[in-house]
Amino acid sequence: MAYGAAMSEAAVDLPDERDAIRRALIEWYEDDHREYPWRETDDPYAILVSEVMSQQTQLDRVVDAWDDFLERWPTVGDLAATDRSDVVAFWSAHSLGYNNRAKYLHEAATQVVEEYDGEFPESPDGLSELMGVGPYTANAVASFAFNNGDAVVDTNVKRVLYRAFSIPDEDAAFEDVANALMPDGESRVWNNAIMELGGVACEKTPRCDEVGCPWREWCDAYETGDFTAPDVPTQPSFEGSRRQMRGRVIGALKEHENLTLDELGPKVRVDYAPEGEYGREWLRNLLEDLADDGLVEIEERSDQPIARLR
DNA sequence: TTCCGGTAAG
DNA sequence: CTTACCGGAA
Repeated sequence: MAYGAAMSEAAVDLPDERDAIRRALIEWYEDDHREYPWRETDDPYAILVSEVMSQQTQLDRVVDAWDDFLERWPTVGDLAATDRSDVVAFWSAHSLGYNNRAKYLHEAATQVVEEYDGEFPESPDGLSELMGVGPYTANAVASFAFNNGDAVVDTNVKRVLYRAFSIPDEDAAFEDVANALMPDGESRVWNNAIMELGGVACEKTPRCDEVGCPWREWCDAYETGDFTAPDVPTQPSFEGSRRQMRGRVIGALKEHENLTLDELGPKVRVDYAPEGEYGREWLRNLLEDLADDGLVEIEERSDQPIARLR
């Protein structure tokens, strides 16, 4: 065990303790946990949709969007057959942010249909081939759809392991320990349980006693009172950001379909002025980036370019 | 104003 | 390796 020295010895070095730790978490999860509709299905397509939405949005806000999405595109074939711009427009209308992810999801659906004969791969490695599916999502879908994943390592899991077993803040260490802890062949319940623990008990502000954390007797942080969490990179404010302006462009084009620069500009910035600092040149630049991302298309006209969703 | 976060791309 | 990407809630 490469990180044994840094870990409380109870966690992995002593098999009896490790089994008790495993049982305690699974019992705690099965006794009571939040209900989400995607926890009621093993359809990999439905689960992928929920995971992509959950990457960016608090779970409670995902439920309605997930229901609507699956009602509109019930199968991976339905999604692959639709226009990408419809998916981006849906994403924007449901305030899901990160329009790129709508594009990735549509692309992934196309891959499943064209390259996998409509059947999802069942292994993490296979799932990783799909656009927008990284290590976390691959293991999540493999686990929840097929009970066939490795341990998921998201920021919740990192925070739990860092606190409970003093795991160093290094990706390889988290991955090793997470996998050592997970019982063989139980990725579905285990990954649900450990993320639930991070989500409702081991939050930034911990609630160990309130929710009856099952790991209190083994937890380093509970013993020492030091609930420091791994650093998460802080990000620049959203207000006035380029991301906000991109979102406004998508929103305006969803509503109007075709717009010239000067029609679009005022819908993006109230201070838009064709020749100003935030004018045609600035907007053109923003649109070029969106076009490079495949979200928008620009049609050159003799007078002014026209933009539309792609 | 800060928090929240997995993936792709440079 | 770093950076861009979204919007709603606390």
